[in-house]
Amino acid sequence: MDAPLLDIAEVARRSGLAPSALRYYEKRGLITADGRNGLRRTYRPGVLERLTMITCARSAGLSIAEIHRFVVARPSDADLRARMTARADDLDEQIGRLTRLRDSLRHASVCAHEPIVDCPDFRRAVGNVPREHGTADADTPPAPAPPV
Amino acid sequence: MDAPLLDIAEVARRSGLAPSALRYYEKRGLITADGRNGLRRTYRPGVLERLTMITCARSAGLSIAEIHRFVVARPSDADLRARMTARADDLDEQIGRLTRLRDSLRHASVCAHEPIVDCPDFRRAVGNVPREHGTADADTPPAPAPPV
DNA sequence: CCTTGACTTGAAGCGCGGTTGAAGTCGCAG
DNA sequence: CTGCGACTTCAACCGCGCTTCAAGTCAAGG
Repeated sequence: MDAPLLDIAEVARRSGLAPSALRYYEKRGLITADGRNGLRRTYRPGVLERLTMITCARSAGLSIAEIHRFVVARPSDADLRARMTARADDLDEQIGRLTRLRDSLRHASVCAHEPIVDCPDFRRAVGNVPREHGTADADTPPAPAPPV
Repeated sequence: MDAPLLDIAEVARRSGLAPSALRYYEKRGLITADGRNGLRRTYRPGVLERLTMITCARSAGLSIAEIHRFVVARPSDADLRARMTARADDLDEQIGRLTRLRDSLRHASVCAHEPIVDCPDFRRAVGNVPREHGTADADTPPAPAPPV
C-alpha cells in the first residue's frame, strides 16, 4: 500500500493554501505533519481533507482556536459535543441572515432607490420591519453581535 | 411629525454596538449623524435600520470597504449592480458551505470517532469524498479561498 | 564532493476592525 | 453661574490570521 507522502509545496498546491499558512496551522495544532524527511515536513494525503474542513470552518467564521477545540476533541468530551450543537445552532441563524442578505442583494441589484441600500424592500429583506409611525418600540435589547 | 433624534448612547444601546464602533463606522462612511447638538452627534432613528443591515453584512463576511461601496451606491451604478449579484452568488456558495458544516457538526455531536472531525460521515458532509484507493486525482486546482 | 534551491525556524510586520486613553468641550441640572 | 459627566477628537494600541524576512539546514542532481 503506497502512502505517497506529500511535501509542503504539494499540499499547498492542492489545498490552495500558502506554505506559511500550513506551518501556521501546524503551530496552532490544526494539522500535523506525518514526519520529516530531514528537516522537511511530509504529509499524509489525508491532511488535504482536514484542510478542506478547516477552510470550510474558517469561511463560516470559526476562529482557529475554536477549530482547534473540535480537532483535538475525543468522543468522550461531552462538553465539546454541547459546543458543537451550539455552533450548529449559530450556523442556523447565520444561514438565515446570509439568505436574507443574499435575497436583499439580488433585489437591490434591480431596484432604483437612491441610496440603494435604503430601499424599503431591501431593508425588509435584511430583517428590518421599520415601524409605521416613529419608533414605537421602547427598547430593543439587540442581538449582541455573536463574538465569533 | 416628531423625528425624535437619538444621541450616540441611545443608538449604541439599541443597536448593540459600542459608541466607538459607531464613530468608526461614521469615519468609514457607513453611517452619518444627522447633525450635532453642540459637539454631540444626533441620529435619526433610521440609522438603526442601516446598522442592522451593516451588522448583517459584516456577519456575512463583507468588509467595511465593500459595505461602503454598497452604501454610497447610486441606482445608475451598473458596475455596482454587477458586484451585488456577484456577491449574492458568493453568498449562495457560502450558504451551501455553512449548511454542510452545520450538518456535519450535528452529526459529529452524536458520533463516536476518535478525532471527531475525522469521522468519514463528517468529512463527507463537509464536502470531502476521499478517494477509494490512494489519491487518484493528479492535480486539484482548488477553490482559491475567496478573498473576502 | 559541491552546489543549488527548496525547505526550516523564529521574530517581526501587516491589514483589518475596532478599543482605549488622554485631553478637551459643552449641555444641562442645581 | 458652576460643576458634573457625557460627549468630542486624535493617536496609540490590541488580537487575529496570516506573510515576510533573515539566517540557517539539507536532499538531491551533476
